[in-house]
Amino acid sequence: MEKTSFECDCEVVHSDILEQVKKQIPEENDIYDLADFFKVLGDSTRAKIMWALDLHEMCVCDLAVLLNMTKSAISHQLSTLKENNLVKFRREGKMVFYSLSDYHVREIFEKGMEHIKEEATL
Amino acid sequence: MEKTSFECDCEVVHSDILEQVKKQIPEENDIYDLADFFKVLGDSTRAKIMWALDLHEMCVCDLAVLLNMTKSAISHQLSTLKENNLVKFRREGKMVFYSLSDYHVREIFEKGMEHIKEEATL
DNA sequence: TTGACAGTTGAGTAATTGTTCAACTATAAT
DNA sequence: ATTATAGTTGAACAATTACTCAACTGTCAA
Repeated sequence: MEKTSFECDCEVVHSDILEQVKKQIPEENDIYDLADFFKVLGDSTRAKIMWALDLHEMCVCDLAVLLNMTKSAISHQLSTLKENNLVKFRREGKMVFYSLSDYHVREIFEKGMEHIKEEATL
Repeated sequence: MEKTSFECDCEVVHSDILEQVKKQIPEENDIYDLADFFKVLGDSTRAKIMWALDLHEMCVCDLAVLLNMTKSAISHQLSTLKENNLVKFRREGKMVFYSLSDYHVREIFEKGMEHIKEEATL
C-alpha cells in the first residue's frame, strides 16, 4: 500500500494491483463504445424490437402493432438502432422492412438471458 | 396483409408474421429484466469498473484512483452493480474489496467487444 | 475514548433520454 | 394531380440518472 496524491479523495491504495490493471484494461475509447453499445440494448422498447427482428424481419407498422406503440415512437427507436449498426433495412413499396444486421447480437442476447434466468433461481 | 384496429396508428400489417413472432418472443418480464441488465452495463463508469474487477478484485479507493473519481461516485455505482448482482464484496478491516459475481458477464463483455471491433472495420 | 480514514447514504442538481405531437417526405393508386 | 398510407423528423415535455456535497457508519490505532 502506498501514498498517493490524485484528484480523488483517497490516501492509500494498492499500487501493485493498480499498475497491473492499468496495463491490461482496454483502451478508454473501446470501453466507452462498448458501454454505448450496451446502452442501446438497455431499453425495453429497443430490446423488444431486437427480439422481434431476431425472429423475423418486420415493417414499422408490424412493430407498432406488436408493441402497441405509435409508428413515430418505433421509428425513433429504429433510428437509434440504425445509428448503432444493429439493424439494417430494405424498402419495398411504401413499406420499410427492418432486420438484424449483426449475428453477435443474438449471442449477446442469449448470454444475457442466461444470466437473467440464473439470477431468478438464487 | 390484414386490416387491424389496435391503439396504434396503423391500418395494415402482416398478421401471419405477427402471430408467429408473438408465439416465439420471450415473456414481457424477461425482456424487461434483460434490458435492465444491459442498462447497468451501459454506463462508461460502470463498464470501467466491471473491466477492472474482471482483472482483479479491488477496494473502493483503488477504483477511485484508477478512474480518477471520488469514493462517493464509485460507491454509488458499486451499489447499482450490487443491486443487480453483478459484483460481490468482502470486508477486510476498514476496506471493502469488490469482485465480479458472475462468469457470464465476462463472456458478454467479450462478445460485445467483438461487435465493437468488427464495426470499427466497416 | 478519541481521532483518522474507508466506505455508505440521501438530497439536490444538471444532463440525458423516451415518448408525444405535428409537420414533413416517399410511394402507390385512382 | 390528388389522395391515402408508410415512414421520418425536430421540438417539447416528463422522467430518469450520474455526480456532488455533506453527513453519516464502521473499523482500527493510539
